[in-house]
Amino acid sequence: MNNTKKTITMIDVARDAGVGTMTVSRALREPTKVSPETRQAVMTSVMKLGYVIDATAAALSSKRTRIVGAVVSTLDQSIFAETIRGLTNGLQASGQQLLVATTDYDKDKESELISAMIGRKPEAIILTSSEHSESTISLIKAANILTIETWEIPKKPIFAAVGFSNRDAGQSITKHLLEVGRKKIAFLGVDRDGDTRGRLRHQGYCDVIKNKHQNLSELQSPKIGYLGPDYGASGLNMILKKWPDVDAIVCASDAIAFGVYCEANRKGIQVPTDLAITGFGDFDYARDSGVGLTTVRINGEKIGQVTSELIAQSNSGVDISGRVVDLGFEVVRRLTS
Amino acid sequence: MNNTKKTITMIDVARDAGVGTMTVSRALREPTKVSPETRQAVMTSVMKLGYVIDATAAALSSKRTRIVGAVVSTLDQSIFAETIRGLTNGLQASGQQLLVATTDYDKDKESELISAMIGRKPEAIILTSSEHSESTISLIKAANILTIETWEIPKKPIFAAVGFSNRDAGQSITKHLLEVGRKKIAFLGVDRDGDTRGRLRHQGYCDVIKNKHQNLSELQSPKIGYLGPDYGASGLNMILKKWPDVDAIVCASDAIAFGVYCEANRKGIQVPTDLAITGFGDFDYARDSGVGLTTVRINGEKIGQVTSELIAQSNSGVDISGRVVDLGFEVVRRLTS
DNA sequence: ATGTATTATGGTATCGATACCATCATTGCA
DNA sequence: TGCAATGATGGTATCGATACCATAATACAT
Repeated sequence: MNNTKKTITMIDVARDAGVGTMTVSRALREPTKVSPETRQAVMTSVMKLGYVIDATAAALSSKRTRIVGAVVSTLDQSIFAETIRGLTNGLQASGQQLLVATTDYDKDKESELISAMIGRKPEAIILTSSEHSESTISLIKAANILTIETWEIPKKPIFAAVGFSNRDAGQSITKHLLEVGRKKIAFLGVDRDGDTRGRLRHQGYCDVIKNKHQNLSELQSPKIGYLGPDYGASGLNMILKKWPDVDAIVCASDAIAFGVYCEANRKGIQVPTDLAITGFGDFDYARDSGVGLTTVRINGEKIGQVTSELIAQSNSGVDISGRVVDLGFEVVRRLTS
Repeated sequence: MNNTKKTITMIDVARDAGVGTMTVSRALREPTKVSPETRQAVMTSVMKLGYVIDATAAALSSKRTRIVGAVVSTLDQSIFAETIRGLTNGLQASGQQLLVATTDYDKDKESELISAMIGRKPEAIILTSSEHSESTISLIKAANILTIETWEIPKKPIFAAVGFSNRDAGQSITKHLLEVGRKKIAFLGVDRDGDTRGRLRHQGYCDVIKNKHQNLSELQSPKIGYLGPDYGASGLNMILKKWPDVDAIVCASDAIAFGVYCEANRKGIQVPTDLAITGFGDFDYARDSGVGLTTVRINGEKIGQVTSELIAQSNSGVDISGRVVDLGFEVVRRLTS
């Protein structure tokens, strides 16, 4: 778009309304600070000229960008999307806008993106990937930008964190299976670079199984690629080959669990009589497909919402350094356990 | 974060490196324009001081914000997420950043958000909702910002569009069912405010069914709320009550189709022998759950990718007004038809 | 040796809104 | 009536980088 038209600035509005630029600025931002008549005059000129305030100039001048940056690993079939929703609802209410960057689980890309983001001087940065490179952290600290880590609560948050413990969740779901009488529990999941969450869930599983002096039953997953239902299906077969007497499988995600369930159906294995299956995430097909998957539910939207509240607090002067909000999770027992 | 520390500007770097600010600016943006030695000196100072360029100031000065705005209805369980991925990959390569806003299918919210977005002076605005209010369109036109409409290609694009025709897609999938010998085909879908896509798919279905002088079999859906598998389940029952001899159902989404499939299973209806089912979107559970849902596949990532290419072209001076890229769709026949 | 092209570099006005301070008109109250 | 407090408004420096123009230094041709 070649912008041939002269851009309309606040000066044009001021001239048209017969007032000074500051009055226009105030009329738009703090209407109570100007008299009703001038306000009216200004608004009329604004409409007439089709004036839209230039956020870039406003940001430079006021040192408030009203931008919040979010760095996520991916948005695809991802629960982060819910968090983004929770966030934007909160942010839009306070006139902030959301800048999104996706890393695709690439750490180098992450630091590049964060560096570029810092250049925008956002009022906060939201991270959903759970481990960060040294350079990323030092960049953030040097810029002194409020950073909130979400989903997994790290051992040592940079500034603040909102989420839950994947390890605890892994423990809880495994305990649940023990409580309902399962003896030989396998774990089917994720252990690839960049995805710490799957690893932590697995860790939680190990915590519990070790305590009970049981055999550790584990399956590593390929290093790359999306792990969906197809992985669950082949995973079940691998597990059955190694431990034919397995009676429960803790899956690192609902998608995997769903694949296990379908494959079990095909093989005529009774669920949950012969085999219990648990997922992670509580997605659509866990919730209302009729499968009735037992799973761990995390309130992703709430994470976003609480995060936006923290940002609002910080903006109004409250020091939220070191604040950690653990929203927990919920083991939802349905028909597969 | 109370920014007590003095911010480091280009002037500081210039002083430290013993050069002028313009040289610093050039060293960072067009390295070939400065001598290797000065470039080295500048980079050393940049590192030493931890300088990060201020994108806000750069934008104001150069009149290039390097921001692209995307307005989507929702990111939840949505294929737009794929488009966002395609987009960001392209944009990040050219140093652009993505500002995301979600409307939740609310038209008033949409024009508010677009208005706020225009204030940021993005180099392009990407729209995924298919119908826009008058005020939205006039805002955009007044600001003369390149706007690309995606997914559904509108009758009259504002500037440019990338996507496909939902109506054509509805026709194609219905024709497919006729071709495989189905006689009594119902449509189960969406007709609520803001979601034009479902309506258009239904329209395509009607086009075909009318032509064949068949009964029009249709089911309206509730005006609000997410239509998932549970809706599909109850929808199947409603259809069976009205048309017991139905032998195929065109669903407006994979989620609905999946619900229909599961319910049919529960009722002992043979798929596809007694009943054919088709979906829309080609999601996870259509693709690799083992259900093998016949569906319409749209390459969402490609939409994003092509869109980012159009933006790149426009940035390099090419006038892309009126450009419409129809990426089509694909009817994928699997096991449910 | 002189003039022209080319490269490297710096000075300064500028982008558009806001913070800060100054001014002027009112109002309230001793 | 006089003087402080309050409210409304405007002038101007400023935010930090870049565009534009100017200059200096070097290379190259005649």
